[in-house]
Amino acid sequence: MKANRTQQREVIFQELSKVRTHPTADEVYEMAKRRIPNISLATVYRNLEWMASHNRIRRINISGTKKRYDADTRRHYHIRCRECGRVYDITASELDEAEKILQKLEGRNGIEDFEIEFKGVCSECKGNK
Amino acid sequence: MKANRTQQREVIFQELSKVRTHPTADEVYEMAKRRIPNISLATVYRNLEWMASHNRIRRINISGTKKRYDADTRRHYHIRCRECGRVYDITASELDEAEKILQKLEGRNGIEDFEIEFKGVCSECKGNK
DNA sequence: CTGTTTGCAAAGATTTTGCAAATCC
DNA sequence: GGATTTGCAAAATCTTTGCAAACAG
Repeated sequence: MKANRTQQREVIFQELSKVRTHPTADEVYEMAKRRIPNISLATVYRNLEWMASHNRIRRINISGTKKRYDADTRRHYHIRCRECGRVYDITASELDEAEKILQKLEGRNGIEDFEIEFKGVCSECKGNK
Repeated sequence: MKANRTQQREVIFQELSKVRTHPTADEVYEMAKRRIPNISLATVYRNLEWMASHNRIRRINISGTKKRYDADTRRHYHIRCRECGRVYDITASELDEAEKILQKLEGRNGIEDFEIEFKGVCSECKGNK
């Protein structure tokens, strides 16, 4: 009845925790494979979904067709590079201000949560031109 | 050299404009099929992407694995029902306030645009319980 | 032991692409 | 007529699932 702590689940969580890039399932798979060479992609998918639904990690609702995951479950915001597709954290005092305002909406009309997503070109891609 | 105005593209745009539900490609396909019975799903995909990249419509970067589209290209915000997955527009004075603050970030660090997405349960789903 | 998780392979779901025919201007 | 777009079917991507074997507690 109790959830098991398997080697795979631990490794997946640890690898996800190591990076700030909000990887997709197959990126996590590649990382985990370095420690468990015969781990299966399906196991990675299952565990990411399991951990997300148990609030151990966060599923990021961000553009594109791929799901992305983040080991940081606190509320914070992201920017996605429209060139390379990578997703980074973003902080700014304006965000804290906006967050305070938007939090007032929670609880009204069934609103439970919100996300803010920025779009732009990351410094790495800008440098490549 | 000039972009053509085909019957398919017009119908796809008109059908998308009719609804406020921010449909997925296959939902647009179903709507368009009522007017052009032998229209192809691929044509719908191609035209939605074409119109999005030409700013005739907006691609909504919202949770889930499916892309969604919106004929309203002005900046506005969405809430997604975590029960049924539908996406609705949302307005509130707090959103206008937050928008003003967040707009200050545009232009800094490659930031070009932002979106705010809410999550909750829509009134329809709440009623069904 | 009993229930959960794993790996594998197959199936699903969603989106994109190659190509010849049709359409647009 | 030349470029673009269409429909179709096949391919490509991404995610989920069935199942028997392995594992956790």
